[in-house]
Amino acid sequence: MTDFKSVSLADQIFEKLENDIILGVYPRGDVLTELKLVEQLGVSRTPIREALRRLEQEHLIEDSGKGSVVLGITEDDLEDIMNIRHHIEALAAYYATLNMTPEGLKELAHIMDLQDFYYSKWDIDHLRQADDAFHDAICNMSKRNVIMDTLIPLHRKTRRYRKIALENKLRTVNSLAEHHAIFDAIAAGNADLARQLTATHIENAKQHMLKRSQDNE
Amino acid sequence: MTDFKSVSLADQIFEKLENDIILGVYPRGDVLTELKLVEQLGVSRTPIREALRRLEQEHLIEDSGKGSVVLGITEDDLEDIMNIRHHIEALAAYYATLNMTPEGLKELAHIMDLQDFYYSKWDIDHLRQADDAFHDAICNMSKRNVIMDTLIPLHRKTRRYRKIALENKLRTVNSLAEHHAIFDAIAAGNADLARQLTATHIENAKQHMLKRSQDNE
DNA sequence: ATGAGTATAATTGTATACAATCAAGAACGT
DNA sequence: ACGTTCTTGATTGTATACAATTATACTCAT
Repeated sequence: MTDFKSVSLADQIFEKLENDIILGVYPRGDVLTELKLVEQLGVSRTPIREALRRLEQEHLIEDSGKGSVVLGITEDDLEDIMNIRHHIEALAAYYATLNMTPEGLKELAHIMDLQDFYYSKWDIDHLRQADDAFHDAICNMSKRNVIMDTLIPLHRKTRRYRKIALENKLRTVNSLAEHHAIFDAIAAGNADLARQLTATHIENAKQHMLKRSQDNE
Repeated sequence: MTDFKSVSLADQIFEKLENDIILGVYPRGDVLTELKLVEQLGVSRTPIREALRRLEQEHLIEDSGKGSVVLGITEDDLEDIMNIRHHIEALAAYYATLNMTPEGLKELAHIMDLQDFYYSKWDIDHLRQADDAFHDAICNMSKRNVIMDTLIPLHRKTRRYRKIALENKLRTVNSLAEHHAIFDAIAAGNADLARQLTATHIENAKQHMLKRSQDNE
């Protein structure tokens, strides 16, 4: 369970920087230079370069020839991400239903219980974790590599907005109900219904996020 | 036009290795070690490491702790890729229509002419290039970053199969006709039609690829 | 002959050293 | 005072050096 496979410095730095960029610690337009990060993080350029290149590949930063400028997630990006999730996560739910195993179903059922539990305690942080777990689980249970590779970075990129969304009680109630409907469809082996419900769920989440995002401008 | 922006060794190596993996020069299961690549390519480990990490992020290779094992594109991957393109490229066509400019339309019209020209000469290699250009152009003209970031790697990953597909004259005729219909919809400013035609086009391409791919097993 | 233990070689992770480029600013001549 | 040129500093690209880990093979004792 708790595997301490010594994670490389480069991995740690990538995760830290990715998180900071997504959460807005480094705002759009900021310039990150390798030397400054060397000073701030106390490691050599090598792992920092590696992390920067990975961020570049995810288009969270952009090489300007003179430092890496932070791009972050724009309003348009968020809309695109949710449009893509709308289609691909529905596909993931479809395959997850087809490839579901008894163990997988049990695991998913447990995640449902967790969501209900943390909702009843109104523990937002854990609720968001359980929400992550639900979406990631369906994604992984699709057992389709390209779908997983496409969706997982998009999940990470919406972390900030999903947390904001969960602070709205009405949306959270609806979201949980939608999750339960999706779970029931998967449990019943109805792949087409699972796909359709997931598409609707993501569409609802998108509408809510975009509205909130515009309010926050 | 011809910009000689000294492309880094790391970029060159990434492109070479990506191409070799996609085209099957390095078959699935092969192990790439940094030292062997140093000898083969005559550069130091630094740019090689960078290229390997990028390949890893695109899930074309996997770190096994002792060398990177080649994953390549499986049959399932191809199906996923085409399913995703089916939805996202349709979205790209939709946005491309909305954001179309006179210059963009002229450029796209030129690409149409090229496709017709190379088809008439039955010049497969250039036809494939023009085919690439058509799909990439629509993708870029959507002006939607996340859509572009999602689609472009998927385009590259299907290069091999698209070339195979183009060797079939009947499919090529149909494909060209579908491209023209999409172009007409875009030129007419009918975004919904462009989306729908693109979805159909990718679906047809998928069916053809999967059939051919299974024949080749 | 076999098994334990150790040495060795292969491989990656990290740090540092060196080279090249580019921009900004200083110095110099007119 | 202004423009030109040279220098210097900042930054990245590449190479190499060093450390740590792991697997393999070899030696030696029984």
